[in-house]
Amino acid sequence: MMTATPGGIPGERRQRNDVRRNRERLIAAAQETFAEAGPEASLNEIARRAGVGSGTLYRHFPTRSALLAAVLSDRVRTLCGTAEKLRAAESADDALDAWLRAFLAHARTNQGLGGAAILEGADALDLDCHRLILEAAAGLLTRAQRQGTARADLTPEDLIQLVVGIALSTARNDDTEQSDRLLGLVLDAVHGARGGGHG
Amino acid sequence: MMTATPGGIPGERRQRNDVRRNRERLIAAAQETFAEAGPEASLNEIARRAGVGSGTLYRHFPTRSALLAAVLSDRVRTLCGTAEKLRAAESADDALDAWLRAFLAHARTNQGLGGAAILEGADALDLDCHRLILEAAAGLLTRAQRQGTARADLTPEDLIQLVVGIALSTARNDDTEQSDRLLGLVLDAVHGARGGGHG
DNA sequence: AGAAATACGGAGAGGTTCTCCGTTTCGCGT
DNA sequence: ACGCGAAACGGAGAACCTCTCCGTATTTCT
Repeated sequence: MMTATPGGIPGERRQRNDVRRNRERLIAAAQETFAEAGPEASLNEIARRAGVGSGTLYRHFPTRSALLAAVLSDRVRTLCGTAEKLRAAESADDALDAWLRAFLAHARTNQGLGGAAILEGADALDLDCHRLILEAAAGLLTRAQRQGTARADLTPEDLIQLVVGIALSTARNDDTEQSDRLLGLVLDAVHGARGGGHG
Repeated sequence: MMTATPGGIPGERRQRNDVRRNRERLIAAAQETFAEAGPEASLNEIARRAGVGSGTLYRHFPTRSALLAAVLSDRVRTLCGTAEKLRAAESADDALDAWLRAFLAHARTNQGLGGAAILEGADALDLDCHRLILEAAAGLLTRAQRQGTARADLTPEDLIQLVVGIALSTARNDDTEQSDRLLGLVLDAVHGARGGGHG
C-alpha cells in the first residue's frame, strides 16, 4: 500500500540495490587496479577483484574509457571545485596558473589516465569529465583575458589540449621537473610573454 | 683460399642473406600495415603479410616499438635531412619554425606513430631516431638562440617534447587546424613573444 | 506468494602477444 | 664440390585479453 515509487519516477521500477552495489565495487576495484597497472590494466582482473562476472563489468561500463571516466569522476570533480576557490582567492592569472599546474599534476599522477580518458572521451560518452574540465578552464581563462593578462585569441580547448599534451608526452617520466618547465613555457605564451626567461 | 671475410669483420661470419631479406620484407609489410591500421596493428598480421613466421618477426624486432622505429627510420632520416637544407636556405627562426612544422606533420601523419616510438624509445633501443631528431632540433635551435630569436633557456629536449605532446594530444583529430594553432602558440613562446596575437 | 522484470555470472569464441624447439638453410673450410 | 655446424626459420601452442550470450538467480511489485 503506497510503498510504490517512494520518491522515484512514477512509471518506472526502482533501481535495484545490487546494481548500485556492484557498480561501486567495480569502481573501487578499478581504482585500485589502474593505480597499480596503469590505464591498460586487464578488465577481467578488475571484474575478478570486484567479485563480479565480466558480463557485469561490461554491462555497467561498455568501454574501457567509460570505466576510466567513472574512476576519475570524483577526482575531476574535486579538481574543478578547486577552480572556484582559486578564482575567489587569487588574482586572475595566478589562479589560472595554479589551476593548470594542478590539472597537469592530476593528469600525470594518473599515469596519463586523465589524458587518455579525455582523448578517448571526445568520441565516447564520458563527456561529463571533459565538459567539467573545459568549463573550469574557461572560467579562469576568460577572467584573465578580460584583465588583459592572457592572450585574447586563446580558447579553453586549445589550452587544455596543450596541457594534456605535456602530460601525455611526459607521462612516463616520474620526475616532474621537465613537465614543470614545459608548463612554464606554455604559461609564458598564454600570458603573451610578460618576460623572456626565468632562470 | 682467402675468400673468407671479404671485407667483413675478421673473426665473424658474414650476415646471412635471408636475414637481410626477411628484415626488409618485414619492414615493408609493417609500413603497409601500420599505414592501414595504425600503430596498434597486429604483429601476427604483419608477419603473415611478410611471408615469415611470427618467431622470425620477434627475433628481428623484439618489441613493437623496435619495429615502429625501423619503419620510421627512413622517414626520420629524411626529416632530419630537411633540417640541413632549411638551415642553409632560411633565416634562423624561419628554419626552426618550418622544421618544427614538418616534424609535427610527420608525427601526426604517422598517427602518433612517431610520438609513440619516441616515447617508448626513451627506454628501448631505437635511440637512433631519437638522437637524430634531437640533433636536428638542437642544430636549428642553437642557431636561433645565438641570434637572439629564441629564448636562451630552452633545450632541444623540451622543445621536441612539447611538439610531441601536441602531436599526441591531437593525434585523433584528422583536422590539422588545432595542432597548427597550438604549434603557433608554442613558437610564440619559443621566440620570447615577438608579438601578442595573430588573429 | 507469485509473476515479471532485471541483473548476474562465467563459459566460450575469437583475437593477440610471445616462446620454444625441431627443422631448414646458408656460409665457410677443406 | 661438399659436408659440417652455426644460425635463422616457422608455426604450433600457451597464456592472455576483450567482449557476447543466455540460462539462472535475485529483486521488486502486485
